[in-house]
Amino acid sequence: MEAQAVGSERANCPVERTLEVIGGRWKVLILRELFGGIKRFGQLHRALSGITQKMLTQQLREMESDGIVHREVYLQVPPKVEYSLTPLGESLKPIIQSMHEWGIRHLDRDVKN
Amino acid sequence: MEAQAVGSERANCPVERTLEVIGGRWKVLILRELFGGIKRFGQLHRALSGITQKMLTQQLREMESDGIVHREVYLQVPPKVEYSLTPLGESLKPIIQSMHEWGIRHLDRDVKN
DNA sequence: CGGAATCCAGTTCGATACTG
DNA sequence: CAGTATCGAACTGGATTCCG
Repeated sequence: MEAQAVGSERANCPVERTLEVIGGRWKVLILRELFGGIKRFGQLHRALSGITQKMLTQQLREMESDGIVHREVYLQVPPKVEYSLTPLGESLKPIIQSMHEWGIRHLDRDVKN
Repeated sequence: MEAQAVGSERANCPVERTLEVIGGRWKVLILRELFGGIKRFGQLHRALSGITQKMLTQQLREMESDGIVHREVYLQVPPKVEYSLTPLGESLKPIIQSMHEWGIRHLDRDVKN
């Protein structure tokens, strides 16, 4: 089921539930791409080098069902699917930013190990 | 590292690295306990109902090696080991709090699944 | 009391192949 | 282009046992 760090049960703690939403292996990276605007599947796939199609699809589906990502399908050939953030997804921005700043401030010395 | 949802490689993105630090299955819960002050191993074990000794030890060791938890061993019988937050661990508090607020504000309607 | 070691089931993930 | 299906390998976490 879930790819999360956290198990599949709904956590009782708000912090844990938030972590379930953003804690997936690729989710913060997908969020970062989508903070930059609407992206097609292929764009995300190329931007997140290393992710497989399977994982990208899986993570996007979870984010969609969590209500933070919107999936727009264009019925045409070749297919075109666009992903964007919902308002709920946008509301995560301050959290991601504070995590970004903490990472920069406290972990960057260790990068070159 | 963790099941941490995140793989064992050091991430290139500060947000991901931060997530590696707090993203473990039980880490935010352990942090919450330790925000309340120094705790013994047994106290943590009882507070986090459901966690196994193995997992508690494992998560604490990772947090220690990430520099956010301090482990103080008292050489006596019976053994006594106390865990506390380092200043780096304390510095995570704003992030955890913003996650807490986001969880309350945006996810609480769903709690009663 | 606070672990370490072992074993094992379940889950996750990557690679690959196929499709509308 | 944007997926789905399938198959193993690897990793994870739980239960249990033993130890200083």
